[in-house]
Amino acid sequence: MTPSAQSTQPRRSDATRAAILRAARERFAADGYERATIRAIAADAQIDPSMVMRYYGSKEGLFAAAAEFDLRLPDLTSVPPAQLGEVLVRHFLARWEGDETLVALLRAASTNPGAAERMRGIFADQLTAAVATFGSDPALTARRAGLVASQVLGLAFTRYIVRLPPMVDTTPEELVSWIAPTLQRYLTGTPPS
Amino acid sequence: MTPSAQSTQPRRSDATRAAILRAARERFAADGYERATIRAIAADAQIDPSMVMRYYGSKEGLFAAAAEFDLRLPDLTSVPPAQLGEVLVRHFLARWEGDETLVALLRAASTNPGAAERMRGIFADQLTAAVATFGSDPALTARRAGLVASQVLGLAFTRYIVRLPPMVDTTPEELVSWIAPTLQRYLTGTPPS
DNA sequence: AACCATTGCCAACATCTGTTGGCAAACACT
DNA sequence: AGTGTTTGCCAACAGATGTTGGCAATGGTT
Repeated sequence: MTPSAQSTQPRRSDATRAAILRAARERFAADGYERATIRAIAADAQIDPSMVMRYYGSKEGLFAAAAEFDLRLPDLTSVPPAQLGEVLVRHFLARWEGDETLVALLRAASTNPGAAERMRGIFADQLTAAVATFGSDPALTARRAGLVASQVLGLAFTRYIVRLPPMVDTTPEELVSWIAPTLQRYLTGTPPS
Repeated sequence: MTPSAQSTQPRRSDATRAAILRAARERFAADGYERATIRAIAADAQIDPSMVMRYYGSKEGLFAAAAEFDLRLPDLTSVPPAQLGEVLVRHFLARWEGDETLVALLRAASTNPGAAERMRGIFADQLTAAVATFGSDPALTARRAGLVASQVLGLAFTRYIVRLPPMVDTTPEELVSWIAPTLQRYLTGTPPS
């Protein structure tokens, strides 16, 4: 859309753009979509609110840019089938410990339809595709992926959003030990009667 | 707090109060805390916005009244230990299918600190208490309850908030079959090494 | 009938929100 | 030097939001 999106032409305002994006991620993660105001984000980035509009068009556009998120799922075909669950939990925990993008997306998905749509895309597309790689009943892959998403998002929700004390205090490794068997069964277990 | 909270004195405005509460629950569930405006709630209840303020003091007060929620957990001591997981999932699904209070609480908990606090109270207190009834290692009950909460809230989040297609399309009974073993292990399984 | 609390509505307030237009300085290019 | 583009800020608008005070109508009580 922007006239300079054609090539690697570094702009003088790239630093400002990045500062806005960083501040936006922080605010969206901490406050959610509606409480995170453009004025507050601009103040954090130490620029004028009108700059945000010029560079990202609107608040929705800013959020779309700030909540870009890739699960970066590993290639599951090269994982021993018996360790799929463990690999997945560990990957998820490592992926978003310290990266507030997912927290921003998670918070916003509760109230912002666009964010929910993006969340659906991430987990329905990326995760379902990954689950589909190790061939099982194709009719079940979507359900398996959905179940994995339910446990994984529940983990994120209770640990980073609601901050349930037992879920916050438990170390990542202990969480992996508890939750890996769950994902393992959702992924490879035989469907219940 | 209100001067008439002392006894069963039916007021003429009870119908209005109830209408406000019903509209508030709907709006909070559908839009979240900040998007649900007092004006919209009042319009749904077909009264003036100032009535909401008079009867509930503030928007926070209205939400506190509308998001009153009791898990109504059954007495787990009278449940065969091997069926704890199944009983629990079934209870949760039945409890909030058709009752939008929890959805309201869930949506609001992402952005409203008070709602998150209440959510913490519900799941940390009520659920932990229920888990503690069938005696196991007291040092583990909090963690077991937290894990159960993570799966149960993840189920609610993916099914009612994000609306992941596979989680929406699956029937409650099928969900019970898949998820019951998870809760069973979180509740009674031996802790991983 | 006289009195008073309750119920309801209208109008307004102060504030905050996303968003816009214009203008000065800095820069790039010829 | 001169010209056009980019970067940044200021001021303001238009709308929405929670909240308040006053005033009429209603109902119950004596």
